[in-house]
Amino acid sequence: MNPDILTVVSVDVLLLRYDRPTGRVLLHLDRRALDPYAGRLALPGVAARTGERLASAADRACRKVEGTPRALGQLRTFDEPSRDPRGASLSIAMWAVLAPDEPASGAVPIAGVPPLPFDHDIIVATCRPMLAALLWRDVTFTRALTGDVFTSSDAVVLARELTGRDPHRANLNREVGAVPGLVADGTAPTAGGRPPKQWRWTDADA
Amino acid sequence: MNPDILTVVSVDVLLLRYDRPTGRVLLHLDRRALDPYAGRLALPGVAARTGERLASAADRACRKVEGTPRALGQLRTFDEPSRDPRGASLSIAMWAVLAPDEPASGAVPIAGVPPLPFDHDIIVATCRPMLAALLWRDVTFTRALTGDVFTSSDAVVLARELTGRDPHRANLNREVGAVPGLVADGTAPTAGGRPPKQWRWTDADA
DNA sequence: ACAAAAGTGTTTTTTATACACCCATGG
DNA sequence: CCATGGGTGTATAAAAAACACTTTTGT
Repeated sequence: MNPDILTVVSVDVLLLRYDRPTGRVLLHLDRRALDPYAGRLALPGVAARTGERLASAADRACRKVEGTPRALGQLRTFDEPSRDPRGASLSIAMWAVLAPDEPASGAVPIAGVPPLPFDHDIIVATCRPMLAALLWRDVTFTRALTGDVFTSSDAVVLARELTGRDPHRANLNREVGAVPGLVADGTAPTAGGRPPKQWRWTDADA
Repeated sequence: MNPDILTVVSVDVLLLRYDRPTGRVLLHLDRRALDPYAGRLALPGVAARTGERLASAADRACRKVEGTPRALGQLRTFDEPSRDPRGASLSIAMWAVLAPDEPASGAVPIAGVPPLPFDHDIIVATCRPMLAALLWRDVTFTRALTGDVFTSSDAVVLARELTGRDPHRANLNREVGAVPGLVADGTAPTAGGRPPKQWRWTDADA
């Protein structure tokens, strides 16, 4: 087969996790071991293997950093030929979500991502609004982010972190209540003022 | 470099054209010259060359069929490994739009696409709603489809063909009037009943 | 009793959808 | 002057956004 048509496809992952204690959505970055950009933080990425599914490649990329994601999805493809100094490649950006509450290493708040190598700044800038659009609308994404139970206060944080704007509590509560598979489940044992409402995902699936 | 990471990336194009005379949106298909599926109609596609931009690959694919498209965009990636009997490959689906009113060869109305080889049925089914969502919202896509001037009746046809449902004229006229860069420009010289309103794209760009 | 944190009811705005009726042309 | 095809105004419904006020807890 003509070698001219063989392409390097890298799968770069926006690996998110809701960090409840600090009230941030973290983007997990990978401290690169190898050149180019050795030592720099970058989106975790791998070169897709021949015949490998995108989800599998994304999973490998995540494993380099923190572990197996609870959910995965496709965002879009970046094709700028000069994006990688080693040579032309395509990059398929994917999102992935880790279970909440685990320790983080090279994680930064998604609201304050430092300059990244390759075209990763462009990827993050392009994809952040796409992630915000998934919240409350894509149940898989949302459930992975929130975990099985979460409070209205968590919802406020998640919305603020992804959209960059403060949601109105009244409207947000209604929006959350309208998400299929979510039911109110009493109030949460929180310190401070009035305890927030708790939401729990129904359905048998994990 | 590890050959295991070299992938065949095919760019498959949903190549559209508004056929004013028949009032249809046509999907241009390619009669395959080579196996697999020689002789069958399929989405025009090419294998992306190393370092080639997606738009360039899509352009090559279009040229196999009808000519240079006026606009191009990305839809999504399909990664089912068995999609091509020759071996695993990725397929990046793109849209492209040809200038209206030219002759068609292997074109079929988008509302009645016959069974296609590879995973092209899945691609078409997945992407049709995405195309419908572009109409009136993505000016590049819309302008390429309509051409520089078009009538409200054309707008009705385009909306019907892409969404599959009849739009309400009153609402559609308002929607079209709200598209940035479009201005009303008298009425069109049409036979039959009352002459329809004409719309013209402003701005200096082609 | 007060401050902090959250909840809920109501209004306003915007968008989408639907309906009804009027207008321009050709035979 | 009527059939055909199109236009526009208005009404209704649904969704989004904003506002105001009340409730629950800890101190």
